Amino acid sequence: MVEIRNGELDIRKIALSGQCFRLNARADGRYELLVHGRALEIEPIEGGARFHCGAEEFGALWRAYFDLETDYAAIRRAVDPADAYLCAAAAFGRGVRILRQEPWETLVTFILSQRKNIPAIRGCVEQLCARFGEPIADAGANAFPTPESLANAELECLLGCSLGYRGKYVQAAARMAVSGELDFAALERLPDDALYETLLSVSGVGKKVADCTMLFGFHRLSRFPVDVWIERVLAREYPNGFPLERYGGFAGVLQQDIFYYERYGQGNRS
DNA sequence: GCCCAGGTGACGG
DNA sequence: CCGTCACATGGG
Repeated sequence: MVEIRNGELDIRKIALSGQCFRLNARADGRYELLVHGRALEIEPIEGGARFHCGAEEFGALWRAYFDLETDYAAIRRAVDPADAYLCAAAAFGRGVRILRQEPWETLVTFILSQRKNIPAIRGCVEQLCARFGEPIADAGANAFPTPESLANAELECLLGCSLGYRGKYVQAAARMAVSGELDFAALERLPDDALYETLLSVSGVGKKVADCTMLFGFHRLSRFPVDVWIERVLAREYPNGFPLERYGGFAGVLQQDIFYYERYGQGNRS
């Protein structure tokens, strides 16, 4: 077991933050994370978390996945003290981090996300994993499907996972990945603008999904996805525009704080 | 039953 | 370039 004491690590908030869909709360208050062919048990504690795995596995997989080398306190300290709204959002979001998710899984889950609420996205992802993923040892759950398995899937079977009109997008993306037209190892090395253009070339991927994929799947912290929630905030709080230039290097972290604050803060619905 | 969901692509002006 | 509309389906 590895215990991390860090006030900027709140598993409950991360699980609610809408960036990942396979970090699941269990009835006993612990969490199960299904990724990297593993089912990791995580126990939230006051000011941190206990990871139920060995030190070697933690160092090999989870230190990076939870982005523990990045100083989120410094990022939140950099918020303009004169910006009362952003200060409140950053304080409320303390503990949220930007996970380093797998690019392929991130691309597919955010293609699925369009015009769906978060519980529905989770449901689709679980159905896809159950039907097309490889079993995870001793977990009673499957890994996220490979591009090959989705490229070979009948469209009819994909539609059976409640994908609706997104099914053809997922199938096309899978075939691009199998053909090498989307080479995720190569995409990692592209500069932001080239990566963005490549992602936009995928059918069913527009600005918002491309930005979410870049932020959550390629850890491009400067990306600032604008969805309906952020749109409302920009109109209400930033009529002259959000100061992206001030926060350029880590605007995506603050975007997550804003999203989380709008969803769950000050009397907003749960 | 009704409304809406972490949007996108196609089309018309 | 901008506004509209269809798109499938399930959760609240």
